Amino acid sequence: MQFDKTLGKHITSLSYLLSKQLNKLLSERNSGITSDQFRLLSNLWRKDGITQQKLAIYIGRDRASVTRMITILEDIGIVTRIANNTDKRVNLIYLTKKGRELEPIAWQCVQESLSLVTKGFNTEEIALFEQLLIRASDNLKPVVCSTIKSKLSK
Amino acid sequence: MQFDKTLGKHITSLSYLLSKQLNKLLSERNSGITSDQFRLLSNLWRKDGITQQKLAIYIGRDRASVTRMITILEDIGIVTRIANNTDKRVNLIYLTKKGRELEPIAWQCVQESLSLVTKGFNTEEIALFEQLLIRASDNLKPVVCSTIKSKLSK
DNA sequence: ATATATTCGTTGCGTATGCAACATAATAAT
DNA sequence: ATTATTATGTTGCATACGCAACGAATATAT
Repeated sequence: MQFDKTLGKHITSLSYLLSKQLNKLLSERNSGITSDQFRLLSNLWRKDGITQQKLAIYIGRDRASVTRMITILEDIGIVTRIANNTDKRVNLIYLTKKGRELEPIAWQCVQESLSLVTKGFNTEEIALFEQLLIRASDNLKPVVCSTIKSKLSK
Repeated sequence: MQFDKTLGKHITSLSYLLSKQLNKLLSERNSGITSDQFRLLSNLWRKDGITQQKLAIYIGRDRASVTRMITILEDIGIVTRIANNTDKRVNLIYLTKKGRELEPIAWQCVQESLSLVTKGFNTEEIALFEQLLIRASDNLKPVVCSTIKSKLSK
């Protein structure tokens, strides 16, 4: 059996190459952020002032990961942790000026990377590809996320 | 703009969920290995006694990553580094008995994970999905790997 | 033959991630 | 009201990865 010829290999490779390509662009344009940090920030650009727990759910990682990412982003002056009076357990995460200014540059890198991915694809192929990816993800979500749920409620 | 609605998000999510699902199975069946280690081992099961450099190319990671993974796999008794007389720079990596015995268990986990991914897909859809993934990867490979090449030959 | 370049594996530093264990705070149960 | 449960963020330990720098070994150039 050869893993090279499985669907799993192709999925893994594509995702890996995409993040590497995006990291390359983000670095070349001196954005100062990584592709993973982009994933987190994209939620804050839409709406900031949210808790780390919510961010964790949005990006599909655990709270510990968000803690560490926010610490880094805070150190480089992109976000700030603001304590909350009504619920003293949580931090609300806000973008700084610098963090807000990053949005167009980062999005430009993402758009270019995605254009490269779909080079030579026609509109229907892109739509089809997207549907197949979503269906595949939806097949996995219940199984993988059941673990998370049971853990949260344990 | 919302990253959630981009192709990039769907690619990243699927790959992430797949590796998480595979890790879950590999752990439940007490394989003792991770999905990343599987990726490396799948090459050795096909043919062992190869150099770390070759393994790095096969799995698409750098030499440093392979060094670290092999160290771990050696510690848990799955592979061994054997010095080479004809070229004293290299280590040849061989599977141990334990490493060889792992193959069927690990493959079973991979097959089950992949079945789950394509649940509800007909044969044509699977083939199409595979083709789209390959085309997308092929779009990125030259760009991403050119960096590696120029770095290797620097 | 000797100097230069290249290859291979390793290590340091930084980032990303999971899981488990904790402390603190808020909520539910009694 | 007090106790038990749950939620939130943090930290420790383990794995994975890139890049850069390094030493040792090999190959190439002159």
